[in-house]
Amino acid sequence: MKTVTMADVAKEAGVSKSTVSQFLNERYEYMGEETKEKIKRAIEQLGYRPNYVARSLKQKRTYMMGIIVANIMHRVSTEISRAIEDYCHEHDMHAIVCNADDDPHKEKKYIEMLRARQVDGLIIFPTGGNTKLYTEMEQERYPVVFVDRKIEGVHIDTVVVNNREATCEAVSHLLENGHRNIAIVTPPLTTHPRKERLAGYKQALEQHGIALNENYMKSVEISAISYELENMFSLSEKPTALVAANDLSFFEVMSFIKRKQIRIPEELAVIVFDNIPFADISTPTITTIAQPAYEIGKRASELLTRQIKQEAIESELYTFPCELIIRESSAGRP
Amino acid sequence: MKTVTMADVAKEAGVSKSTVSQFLNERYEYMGEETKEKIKRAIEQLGYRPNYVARSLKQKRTYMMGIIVANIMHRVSTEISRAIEDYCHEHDMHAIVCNADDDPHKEKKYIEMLRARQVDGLIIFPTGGNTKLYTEMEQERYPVVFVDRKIEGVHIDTVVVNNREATCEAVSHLLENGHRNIAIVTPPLTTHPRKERLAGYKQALEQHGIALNENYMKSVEISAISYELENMFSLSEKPTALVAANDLSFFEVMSFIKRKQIRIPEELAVIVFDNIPFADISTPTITTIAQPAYEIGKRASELLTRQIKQEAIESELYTFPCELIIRESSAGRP
DNA sequence: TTGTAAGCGTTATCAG
DNA sequence: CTGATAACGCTTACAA
Repeated sequence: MKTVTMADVAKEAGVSKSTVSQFLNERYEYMGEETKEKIKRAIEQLGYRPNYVARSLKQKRTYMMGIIVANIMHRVSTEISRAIEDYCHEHDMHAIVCNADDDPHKEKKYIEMLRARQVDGLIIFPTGGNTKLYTEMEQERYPVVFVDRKIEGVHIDTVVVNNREATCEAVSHLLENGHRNIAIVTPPLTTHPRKERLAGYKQALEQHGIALNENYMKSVEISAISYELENMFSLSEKPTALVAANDLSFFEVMSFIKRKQIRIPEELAVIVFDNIPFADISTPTITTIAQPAYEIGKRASELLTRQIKQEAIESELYTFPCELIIRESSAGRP
Repeated sequence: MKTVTMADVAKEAGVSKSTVSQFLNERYEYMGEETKEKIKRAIEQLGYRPNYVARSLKQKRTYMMGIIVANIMHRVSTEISRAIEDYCHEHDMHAIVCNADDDPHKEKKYIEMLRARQVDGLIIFPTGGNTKLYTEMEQERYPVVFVDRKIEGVHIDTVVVNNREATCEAVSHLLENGHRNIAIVTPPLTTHPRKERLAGYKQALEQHGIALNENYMKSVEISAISYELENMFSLSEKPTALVAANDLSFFEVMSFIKRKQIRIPEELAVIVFDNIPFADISTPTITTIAQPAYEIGKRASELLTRQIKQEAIESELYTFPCELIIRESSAGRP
């Protein structure tokens, strides 16, 4: 299977390579009708297929963007990635998705890899562990957009959600239902959103004049959640409501609840921060703080595109609001 | 930001381009220690970053594979894609994922697009609507692996699961629990796996000498499922068990069940064909026919790699077994 | 052990 | 309106 190139097409059609190139790029303003016809025929005849690698080399543009996700296990990451991919496909681009697995070394490797592949820009859910690299890209003015997590001290377009306010709203909802013993489970406080969610929780309690109780606030690895819940539910004063700060924590919580046969929402009201695909159809349905994944992905893509086109002036921070969707799981009263 | 090329590095290090190239490709068998040092320093100094596009053009290999998924909304598709991506990253490759959205035109567009980008091969969840294109690739010996769906008359490596047997096993399980009125809901019978799943259902009933009942067998678009269920559950003899032939149908079924307040498994036993992420933690837990997504993805990747390396002799068909995971939702007895 | 030079398949810049 | 010709940045024989 010899590959057929533009030169072959040119020869077959009896024109020059440049004319064929013009034709392919639809720049036929000054092109004779019959020339067009000849070229079109030659292309069909030979089964010519353009080589975008060659084109990219010349144009210094690959029409690809890279997406580096901190941890693909979070549902919302895949939703945002999908939104970005949709945007790409609508704009004749492609996306390459990489999973950094919460590991800064992997993240670094992928950034380098994707840049070596000459992707036009990068959308990163940053691990936070590569400040130097981030700054380098900022200074080179290489197109980058951060998503989900804000990184201090780096001036790069960033799209996040109002973690604090949304959590505060959710906890207030529980307070208004009469709950006073409200627990929160988060992963370790290694990222900005997690800190903000916890801060939102505290803020709500303070606003209602409720004292914080360390026993109800656990920020631990997923694998340790079940242990902490054991302790929490052995307290003389058990929590009557619980907020899971993300989907993975929620799964742990649910499996604990199931094992202990705790009834939701009668014995425990539950709210999750994150989009849960079955929130609507499970029994009970689950109250969630929903992130607008589609909008986030779209905005990130637009920002990146703007940078690629060199239309960006200054880096900006976009904060999307989350939506508290009240369902059955938070309906309990203490 | 002028891009720094190999030539710059060569000049800085006082050697030739080819020596730098050797160095980068770790072919330093005959390279002087000090030459190495000089080059390494020059690279750091200049912040040189290799350009894989140029390399690809020369080598006629991009170290990328394309994945074209018939419909990304199916959980199992994303699981398999992820497994393929994992394999890629372990083997210094990258994957580009495209969603054909069950549309043969889109599929065609993506196949052409990805080939223009010179991906080394394609893993396709075929829509089935591009036989001509499939055959073309077969004849060109372009590396392709089909996943999930077998296409008749095309000789291409294919990885599928034992749809018929697995469904038969699941239905037999219901029969053994005493059910006689077993319904099945599938999407329209436009693909091989769907036909096979229905066939497995029929086979089980026949083996138990139960007559087929058209009222219990519905193969319709997702949007029409709810309507069909209305009818089905208005029958004088309602089904006591139901099999959802994939995850999307299942969601419809669940939302119907929830609306009608049908109790699972007491009033209706339910089994789903497909991996459902919350099967384990929902109430009740859900009996599933689980596809080995990881193995499927891995095998597909291996087959493709073999083809890319030109080690493949003949196209093969791999059929992986599914696992019936019995949980609470199928525990009911009529 | 290292250098030279010829591509890889396009596009871009000028002439004509 | 079309055609030469020179890049794009790298790899790879082959020479030295």
